[in-house]
Amino acid sequence: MAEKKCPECGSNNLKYDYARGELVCMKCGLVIDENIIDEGPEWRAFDSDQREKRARTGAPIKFMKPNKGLSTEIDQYNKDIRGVKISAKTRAQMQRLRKWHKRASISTSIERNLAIALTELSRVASALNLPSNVREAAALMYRKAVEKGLIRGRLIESVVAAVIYTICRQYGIPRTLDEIAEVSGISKKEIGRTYRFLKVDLGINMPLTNPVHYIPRFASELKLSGEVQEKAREILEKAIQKGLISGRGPTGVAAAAVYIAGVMMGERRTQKEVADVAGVTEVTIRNRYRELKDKLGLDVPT
DNA sequence: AAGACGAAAGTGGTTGA
DNA sequence: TCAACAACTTTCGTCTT
Repeated sequence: MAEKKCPECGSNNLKYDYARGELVCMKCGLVIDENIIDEGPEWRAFDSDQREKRARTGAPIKFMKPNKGLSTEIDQYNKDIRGVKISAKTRAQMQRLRKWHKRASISTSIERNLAIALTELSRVASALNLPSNVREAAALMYRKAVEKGLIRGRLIESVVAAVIYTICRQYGIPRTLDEIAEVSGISKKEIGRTYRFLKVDLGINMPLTNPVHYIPRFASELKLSGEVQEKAREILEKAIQKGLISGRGPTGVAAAAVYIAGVMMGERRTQKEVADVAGVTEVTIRNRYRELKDKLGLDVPT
């Protein structure tokens, strides 16, 4: 949590006050987060058996029901407890009370939602090794979505997944839908749906995924040299200019480019290896490979 | 024996009526 | 809402190294 910054003064000198349950900025005194929970264990476990016995919590519980059905409401009937009508003056007062009570509940429900969502967000972000600036951006986008009331009727987890997907694309740190689906436990389909929904309602205009962004990841997973990456990028640039990638899955194109570059630079990897790290099949690589080779007139050593 | 290649059939998602 | 469609996958047989 050390990477968090104070939204007011930008200082990152934040301190948890566990006695009060608050996260406080030590510079300007702003309470950034309240009702936090000390998640750390106050015991040590020396083996997995002890860990299981001492842990108070099991698998993560989903508090999906906002306020767990325990919210208080002030009723509409302007009668006192004996059923006698109350005076006009009191009635007006009750009206105001009702109004503010409702507003207060809504605002706490947003906060509760955010608290859960941010935990999930940080969990997924860690699993995907996302840098903290990306997490911040994702948190901000989620906050906007909540404030616009876009979460209603949707699982928090699926919105979190969609937000992360969106932010990753904006930052050019491509994580495939598959990877996000894997760690978030939300289906690809659902993430896609939620993503589209977010896109429309938050007015995000998304540049279409550039396959070039996938090259470094694929290349490093295949332990290919920098020259191969350079070559692959070069091939892709040409392919983009010739419009060979529109309508094609970006991962497939990137994978084929990496494969070709590898062969051309004498660092051959099998189609299967490339296919595995790219999350496509050999056949797709072959198809893209053929297209690229034919249309670009590359001479690939056999 | 393993990899590369390509044909054919199947799958899930998008689009347009 | 349904059918047509494109992209991709699965499966399988053949060829090459």
